[in-house]
Amino acid sequence: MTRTARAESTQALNAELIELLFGVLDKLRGHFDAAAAETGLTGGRARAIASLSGPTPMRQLAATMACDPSNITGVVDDLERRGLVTREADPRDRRIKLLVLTKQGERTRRDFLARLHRTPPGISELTEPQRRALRDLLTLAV
Amino acid sequence: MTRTARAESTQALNAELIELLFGVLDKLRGHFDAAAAETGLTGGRARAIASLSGPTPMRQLAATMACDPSNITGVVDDLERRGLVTREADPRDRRIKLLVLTKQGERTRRDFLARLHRTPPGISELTEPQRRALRDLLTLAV
DNA sequence: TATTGTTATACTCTATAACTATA
DNA sequence: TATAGTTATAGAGTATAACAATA
Repeated sequence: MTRTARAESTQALNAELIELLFGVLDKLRGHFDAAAAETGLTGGRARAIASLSGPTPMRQLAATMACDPSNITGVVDDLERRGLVTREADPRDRRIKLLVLTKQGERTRRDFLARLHRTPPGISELTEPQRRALRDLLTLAV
Repeated sequence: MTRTARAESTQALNAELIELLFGVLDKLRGHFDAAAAETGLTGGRARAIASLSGPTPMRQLAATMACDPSNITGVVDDLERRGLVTREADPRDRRIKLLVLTKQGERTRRDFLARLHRTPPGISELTEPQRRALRDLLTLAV
């Protein structure tokens, strides 16, 4: 195989993988949004709730969600209005507001995650050994 | 292993896979948008250009992009203004407008796809046999 | 009547810049 | 001065509904 031919087939394989990954992304995204909707949340709110595993500064939530901190205010306003989270002062630095899930917020989070992890499309079509093989490959990739 | 324990570990594996897939997809999305920006396009415009492999009714482009047809008008307006596509009448059904890439549009498309397929993050970290294994697993999943 | 594309409109997610209160 | 959070605003992507031209 010439160097050019190998480069071509490598790019063809890359192209195929990118297509496949975007295909999986579309299905997974639909599943995520459906699980959110069933829990009474938009995708973004669900993402925020899922990220709150303990008291979390707003700045840190922005970092976890990979978005600008200015976007977090509105999300938290909404979640607070619905009684799912509270803003609490950090005793050691009063600039910081710690986000804490309420009891109802905890329930909503568990409910959402249970729906998310049950029968995800794409993944559910694989046997358990195949899932482990996929996990191992993706771990190398990330 | 009890039924409950197996269900738990299956869900844990699902959760891990979902995390990994969203991680890979975030990187891939960044790579896609970067390739688009280097070609002078937004992600959405690049997606449209990439979908035009031949004369395409606007309705069909909407279907390929999995969005409402009303969104296509603005995208095509922009691409036409930049001299990358033209709207041509379908001689067999004058309701239909066929989207056709100009010479410059063809160049832009090739340029974008070349950038997209070169060193995609996540995929590039895998050996060729690993890429083939990943492709086979994803083919089963989609 | 049904379909293609267009327009008007609205909602979500995202970012930048200027502001406040704390440090 | 620098940092955490807020506000105002703007640019993308997405959807629905009503419309004109054509089938």
